[in-house]
This record gives sequence, structure tokens and C-alpha cells, in this order.
Amino acid sequence: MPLAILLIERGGSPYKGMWALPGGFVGPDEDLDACAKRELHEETAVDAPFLLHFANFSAPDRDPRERVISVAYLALLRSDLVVPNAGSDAAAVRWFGTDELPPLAFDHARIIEAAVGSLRARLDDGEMIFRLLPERFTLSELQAAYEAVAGKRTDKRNFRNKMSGLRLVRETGEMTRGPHRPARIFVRA
Amino acid sequence: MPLAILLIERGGSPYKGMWALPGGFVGPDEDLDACAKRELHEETAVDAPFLLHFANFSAPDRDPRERVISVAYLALLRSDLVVPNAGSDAAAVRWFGTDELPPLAFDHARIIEAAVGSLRARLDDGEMIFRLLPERFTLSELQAAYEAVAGKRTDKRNFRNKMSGLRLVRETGEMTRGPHRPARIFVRA
DNA sequence: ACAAAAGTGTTCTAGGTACACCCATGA
DNA sequence: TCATGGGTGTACCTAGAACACTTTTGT
Repeated sequence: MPLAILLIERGGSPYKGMWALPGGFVGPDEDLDACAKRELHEETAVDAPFLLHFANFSAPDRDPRERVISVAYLALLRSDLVVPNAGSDAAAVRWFGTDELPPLAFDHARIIEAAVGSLRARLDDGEMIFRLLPERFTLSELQAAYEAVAGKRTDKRNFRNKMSGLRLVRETGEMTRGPHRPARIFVRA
Repeated sequence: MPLAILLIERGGSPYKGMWALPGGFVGPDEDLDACAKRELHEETAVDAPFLLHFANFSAPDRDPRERVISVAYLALLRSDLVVPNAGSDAAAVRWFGTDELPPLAFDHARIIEAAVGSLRARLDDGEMIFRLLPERFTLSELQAAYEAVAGKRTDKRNFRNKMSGLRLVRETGEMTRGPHRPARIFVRA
């Protein structure tokens, strides 16, 4: 499953009918993290437990209506499990594979580029990747998540060696069942 | 020469008479980078050719007067050469060693902590460190700059080996003169 | 001659990469 | 027995860290 981006179809002008990142204005009694979480929920009905700030976008004319500074956040979620619902201001919401992105409103294409770069740079921190996995997972599932985000394949043995060095996961002692050899089940360390 | 921070003494309330980071409000026709550069110049008469954004600070009550979101930037300059002059709103301006910081207004102590961390994390990018050096420099000068920022000593041979790997500098063929063995003069690659 | 700073190599360890085959299960 | 995915080890290379002495100049 490739990396995908959650976009909303704009219901109003400017850029009416084009796709854009969810977002909105910060309230007087919330910090930026809370704002990002709230706006995402209001516009897509998606809850992202962990959001990461990665850049600001502040060119004076990036919104034709008025001066807007965007504080950009990213989250990692399982697009196969998270079903978005269009909320306020959004005509529609859906996931787009990174290779099938539509034309985007404002400077949002640039924002997505920056987001993917930041995400890949932080993959080994071990904070984000587990958002793509159930609580209990196999090493093959973990590797698939890594590869989806990194956008490239990795050797299985090298991946497992690296993981045992990073100490991000802990074995449960339990095994999967299925029409093939059982796999060890791990949890986050 | 240890790492130092440029602070202004606040001329008005709140926190009148306390020390704080320079800063101000973004104008309608400038982006955040330009704002940071302008505010620094207005308040301290210092020109920083390269500013790096490292974090936002947005707790709703961090300024007792009104809601203020701070977009924090850092620059690296030679505190021995850059002489600040108090400008608008500032009663005084001066450099403080990181080990002799006064009590700070607002949440600026936290901002400085974050800044030093970000700076150290990016030292090897090769973007910042040359701000501390003249155009032509010796490897010993470069190493001294590294050590000042990193806050710790480094082995000379290891430092030089690392540098020749990073390819950040180029030899000029010229040498220094002085009451000791001449040193090769380098420039940025 | 001496004071001051420049310059130089080797060994060890850890982490990254390339690479191919056998194993356990359910159907 | 076959299809499916799980699981394993070695050799090589590179980067980082520890470590001490000789060289060149001006005074």
C-alpha cells in the first residue's frame, strides 16, 4: 500500500472545486497543535493522535484573498482504516496516492513535498511509524509500513538487524496463524 | 570563546527591565524570514545574513497582554565583531554567555534551549558554521568555531579527517604567518 | 633554544549494505 | 505436495573515536 495524502475538495472560492489540504484558523484559546488537531477533525472527521509540525509557509500573496500564514503539520494514519467524512467547508474528502495527486489549491503542492521529505527524515525516530500499525504486529508488517513511507524496498535481513539495534519493538512470545509459517508478534517497546 | 546569546532589555511592560529575545510583529507584505531579519535589525542594528527557523511557540497565555504566536529563528554571528545598538523598544542590548544568562521575559528561556539544540543538530550541514568565520580561515579556527557551538572539545586529528570527508572547505594554497608554524588557509567549498 | 601552534596515522568498534537459502504452516 | 510468507548469517565497507609525537616558524 503506497503513501497517500488526505485532501478535501474546496466548497467555496477561491479555488472552488480544487483539492487542498485541510486547515483553518487558530482560535484565541488554543495552541497551534490543538488547532491542527481540531481543524482536521472538523473538516474530515479524522482523529490524528499525533501531529508533527514541520514548516511554516508565509509568502504574503499565497492566499489571494488576504494574508494567511500556514503552520504545517503532518500525521501518519492507516488510509485503509481511516474513513474520512466531509465536514465544514469541504465538498468532499478522500485519500490520494502520492502518484495520483490532483492539481492543488494555493501552494499546497509545495507543502506536500516538504511534508514527505520531513516524514522520511524522521522515520527512524520511531515516533511516527507505529501509527501505521495495529498494537500488535509482525516484523513483515513493520517493514511494509517503513517501505510505504520511505518509498523504496529494503532487504529483509538488513531491516531486521537494524530493528534489533534500534530496540523500538519488543517480542510478545505469541505467534500469528495462517496458511503459512507463523510469525512472531511484536509490540512497541 | 563560548556561545553567547544576543538579548535586549525591555523598555516597556510587561517584564519591563528584564531581558528578552529580539522580535516583533510580521508586516502585511513580508514573509516570516524577512520579518525576522527586519526586527533583528530594528531592535539591535545587527544584520544576520542567514536566519534559520527552528520552532513555533503558541501557548495561548505566553504573553499576558494578548495572544501572540512566536515563530522562532536563530542566526550565528561572531559576537566579538558584531556590536549591537539598542533600537526601538529596547533599553539596552548585549551578548550574554550561555552560562551567564539573566532571568528572561516570557517563555524565552525555553526558546533559547530549543534554539541551542536545533543549532547543534544542524552543525554538520555546513550552512551555519561559516558564519562564525572570516572568508579565509585555518582549520584550527574552524575547529574552534565548531567547539564553541557544540559546547565540547574535539580531537584535532578526528576533526580534520571528518572535514576532509565532508568536503565543506577548499584549500587556497596560501599560508598564514606568525610566531609559530604557518597554517594552510581554507575557504568554503 | 624556546614558545606556540600546525600537522599527521593507526587501531578499534559500530552500523550499513549486499547477498540466497531453508522453514513451518494450512489447504 | 505445494503455495505462502517467516526466518536466518556472513563478508565487506565506511564512519567515528581513542590515542602522542614531530614540524615549522618568529623571537
